[in-house]
Amino acid sequence: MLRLSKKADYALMAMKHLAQQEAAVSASAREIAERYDIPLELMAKVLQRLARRGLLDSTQGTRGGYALGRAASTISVADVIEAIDGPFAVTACSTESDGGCDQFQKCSIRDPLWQIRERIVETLGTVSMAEMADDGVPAPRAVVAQPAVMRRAGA
Amino acid sequence: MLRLSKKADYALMAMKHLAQQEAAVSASAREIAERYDIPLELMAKVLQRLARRGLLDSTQGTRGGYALGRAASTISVADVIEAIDGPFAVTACSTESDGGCDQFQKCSIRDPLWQIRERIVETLGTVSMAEMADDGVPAPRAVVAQPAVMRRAGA
DNA sequence: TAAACTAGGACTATTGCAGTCGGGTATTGA
DNA sequence: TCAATACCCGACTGCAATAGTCCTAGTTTA
Repeated sequence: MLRLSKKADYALMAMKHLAQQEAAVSASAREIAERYDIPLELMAKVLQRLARRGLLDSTQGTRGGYALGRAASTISVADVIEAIDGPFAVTACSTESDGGCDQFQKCSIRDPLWQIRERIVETLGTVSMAEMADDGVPAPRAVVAQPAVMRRAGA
Repeated sequence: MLRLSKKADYALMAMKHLAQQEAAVSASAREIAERYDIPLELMAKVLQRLARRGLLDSTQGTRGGYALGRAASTISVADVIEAIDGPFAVTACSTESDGGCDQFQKCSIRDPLWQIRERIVETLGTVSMAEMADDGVPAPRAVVAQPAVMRRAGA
């Protein structure tokens, strides 16, 4: 549970790979896909999305490829995951001031969960690709969140 | 993404409901299901699983029902979610020393993600049902207000 | 101009989840 | 003792989200 999609996994692998390259050296989708045994077409799609979000720079044509769009230390795990899977949502109906949820009126756990979500996002936001590349999510926590007061749109 | 299953949602609602009752007062599956507009059969299934894990005590027969198996302050959100959805796993292949993952050999992000997982579990482990019942996930303890520097401006 | 790239939409296959059904056991009370 | 109301639990179905494929087009370099 609470599982990341495979696309997000692939995205993190690729980002880490690129973060470990010398400065702005680029790698092609094929290169990365083969390196990690990821279906080429899928890898390509994932990289394209990352590029669209500005996390990667792409160059077309022969000898083209992808490189980090900005310093690895300024890209968080949360950035990567959100680029691929969209905004975090712990529950189905915590995203918008929903209507899609049958229990919206009677739901008693929306707000508490929203706050928990904030903490998780915060956690993921504090780990940068530079740290991933160093192999080791740095250390301890004590990091946990500031309440980030809720900003749910709802009623 | 990172979404809880609906069963887990229902479980949390039910647990919160029971945590708000007087001491060991019990409620039937039907009662809770109707209160929150949850399909009875599903609610029953969820409650049964919670009971099997010891989070709830069940009494059979007419006037039977469910009550918390132990003090609300000793049951964490993590306990409830794990009882329903099984152990947390951020990635498919982080659970066991897998074999099911094609990329197992070449995967470069398993360990970092594992550490992130630990942090999330820790977060979920620090929120008790008692706190949920009070409506409000408390403020995180030990707020070491760390600047969340690397978060992207966009999003 | 061919080869090696990225870009991206459309499609299919698969899996996991939500929800249902049916048969069983325990307890109570009339 | 019988019926009503609970819990118990495995098996099943339908659907939606995800994983993965295919195809076409545009770009750059040798």
